[in-house]
Amino acid sequence: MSDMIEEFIKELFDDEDYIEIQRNDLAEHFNCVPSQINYVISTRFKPSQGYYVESKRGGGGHISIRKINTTKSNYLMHTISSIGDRITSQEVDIFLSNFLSYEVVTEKEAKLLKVATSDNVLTVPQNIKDELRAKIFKNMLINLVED
Amino acid sequence: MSDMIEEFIKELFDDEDYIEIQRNDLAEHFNCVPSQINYVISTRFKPSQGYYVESKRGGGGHISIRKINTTKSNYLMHTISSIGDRITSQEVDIFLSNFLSYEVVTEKEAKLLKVATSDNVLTVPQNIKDELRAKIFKNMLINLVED
DNA sequence: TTAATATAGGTCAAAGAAAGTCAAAGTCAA
DNA sequence: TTGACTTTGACTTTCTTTGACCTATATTAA
Repeated sequence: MSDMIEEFIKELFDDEDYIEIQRNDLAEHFNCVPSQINYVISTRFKPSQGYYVESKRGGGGHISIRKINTTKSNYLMHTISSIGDRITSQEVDIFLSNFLSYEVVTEKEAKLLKVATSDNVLTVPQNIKDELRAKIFKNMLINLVED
Repeated sequence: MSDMIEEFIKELFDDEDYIEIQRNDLAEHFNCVPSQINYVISTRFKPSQGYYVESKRGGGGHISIRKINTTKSNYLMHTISSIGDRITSQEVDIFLSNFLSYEVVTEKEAKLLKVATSDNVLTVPQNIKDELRAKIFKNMLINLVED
C-alpha cells in the first residue's frame, strides 16, 4: 500500500519539481487512513532522499513537496575536503562564484561567506591570515551542508 | 479563499506603495463575510511582513495599507552600531537568540554567524580574538541588512 | 446646533477544515 | 520469534470561515 502511494506521488511530479497534495483526498483515493499519507511522506520523502516537505493546516490546507538537489551536500562536502590548511581571498571568490552558478548557496549566504573571510575583516598578520580564512570558510561550509 | 483575497490585495499595489480598499466592497466581490477581510489583513499584512495598516470608519470609510521598509534593517543597523570594538562569544550568542526570536535572521544565517565567530575557529591570540570577532560579526550583519 | 440615522469598519468566539502525532496492533521475512 | 516495517485510529494542533454584536464617522432632519 505505502509503495503504491509513494509511486502515485512520484508520478504527480511529471517534469515539475514541486507538487501540492491534499492529505484527505489522497487517503480517500487509496482508501486508507489519512495518517498513512504522513507515514509515506516521512519514510519516502525525507530530505536525505532529495525532497523538501512543507504543509499548512486548516481550510485550504495542503502538503507541498519539492524535489531538491541532493548533490548539494555532496558538492559542498567535496569542496570542503579539497580545501587545504590555507586559502586566499581570491580562491574564496572562485569557490563562491562556482557555488552560485551551481546554486548550492543563496546570494545572501554567499555574501556572508565572503564578508566573514575577506581581507579587510581578518586583521591578523599576513602569515596566519590565509590559515584563519581556511578555518572560517570550511567551518561555515560544513554548516551549509543539509542533513 | 483567504489566499485569493491576499493575492488580489497584493496586485492592487501595482508599483505603488499605498492602497485604499473598501472592506464591504471587497467582501462582496469575493462573496464572503466582511470580517474575513480583517482576517486576511491581520494574518497577511502584519508589520513584520512589511505592511502598515490604518482605517477609518463611517461614511467614506476605508482601509489603507502601506508597504514599509521592514524594521528588520533598522533593528540590525541599531545592533551593529551598539557593538563596540570587541565582543565575546557569549555576547554573540545573546544577540543571535534575540535575532531569532525577532525573526530578523533565519536559522541558517544564525548558524553561519555563530560558526564564523566561534572561539574554536578564531585561532588567534586571546587579546585580539574578541576584536577580530567584533569585526567579523559586524561586517556579516551589515550584509544581512536589506536595501 | 442637536439628535437621529445611515454608513462604514472592528472584535471575538464558535464552528469547521485540514494536517500532525503517537502508540498499539498487524505483517512478514530472516 | 524477534525485529523491522506498515497499518490504524484516537486525539491534538493549527488555520480558516462565519456571524452576532460593537464602535466610530458622516450626513441629514428638527
